[in-house]
Amino acid sequence: MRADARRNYERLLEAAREAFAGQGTDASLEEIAKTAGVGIGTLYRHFPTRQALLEAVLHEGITDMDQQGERLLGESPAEESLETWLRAVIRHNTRYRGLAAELMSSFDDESSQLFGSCDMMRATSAQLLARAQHAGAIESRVESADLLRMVNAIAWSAEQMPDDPGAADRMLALLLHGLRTR
Amino acid sequence: MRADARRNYERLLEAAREAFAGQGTDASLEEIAKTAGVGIGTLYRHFPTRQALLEAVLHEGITDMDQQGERLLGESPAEESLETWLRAVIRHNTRYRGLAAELMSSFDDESSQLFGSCDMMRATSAQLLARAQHAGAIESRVESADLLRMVNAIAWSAEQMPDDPGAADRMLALLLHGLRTR
DNA sequence: ACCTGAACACCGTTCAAGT
DNA sequence: ACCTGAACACCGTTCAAGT
Repeated sequence: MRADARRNYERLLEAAREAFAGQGTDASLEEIAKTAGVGIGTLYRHFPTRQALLEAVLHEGITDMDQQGERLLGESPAEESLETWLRAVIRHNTRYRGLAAELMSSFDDESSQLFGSCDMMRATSAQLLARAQHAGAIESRVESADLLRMVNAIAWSAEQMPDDPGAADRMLALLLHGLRTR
Repeated sequence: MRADARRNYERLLEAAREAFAGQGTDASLEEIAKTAGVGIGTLYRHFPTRQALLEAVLHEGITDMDQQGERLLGESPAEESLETWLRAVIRHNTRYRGLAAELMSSFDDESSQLFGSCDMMRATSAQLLARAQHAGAIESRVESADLLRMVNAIAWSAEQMPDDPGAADRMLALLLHGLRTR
């Protein structure tokens, strides 16, 4: 990549990070280009879709999560590993307003640039769940795709309650324990 | 109301119903006006916001739910009443694509024209939950607002899996039973 | 009292022209 | 090879003019 192109790329990433943090994942692309000091066409050249830009912004965080997932697979007890992982998913997916919704619509959409990230979360969740189920700590009938969707749905709900920072934790506890008395 | 105004009102409702069913709750308002055979200004006169139009479209269904809720409060067992109610909430909130999201953002927004509907669901859920908790069937620590949000989140998730009609039921079962073995 | 639709604002996306 | 920004499309919302 040419030196000026690389600099533009980096500037766009930085501007997008700010914009997503401030306005959510549907921040104006034109404003991002303006903040980065480039034309709107340059933004589209580097990032053909909003999701491509979002993916680039999230990339580091996704890599971190992936590594944490690998680590958790080697730790005990299995149930605690799973719970730690699910908390990490919620934390990540609430990073920007609108992110949980974007991820939800990418779960089954192979054409989305976020599909890879979703797939990683899906695979890691499946492994951690299977291990916890094998250890007898978690219901054997639970499907991992349902679990991940519910956890992402919790992230989405929590996103809309910025005044209630404990909400996600309470809802995750609800999911883990269930409504029914035992 | 003048006769022609009333007719326009009815036509707009009908056109909105079709549009929401086809394109989801963010269907084009201009197209709704065009389908109804009125100017866009007339739509705005009758329904100053998209939510006002949506509320009018949903009104009958909300009334039905309210009545069902009242009836369920008189039926036993309390746990089954609660479960039936939650299923009804999911069915209603998945009626149009985008509805669950619209309702979620109206839960704490008193200025939303959907706030009243949300409040009804909240109040009915609280009563049915309290009764089931008193009967000892449901965890006493669960907060009714969290429960309703999770159920709406399930509706939102299911909305994005049109090919999997059993998804909402599985996720509700997950919420009711919890992940952990007992 | 109610309706119409032009006008304005805003944003996403493409592409011809420029370096 | 890369960048720019005008141009086009589309939608929401307001409001002056009309009946």
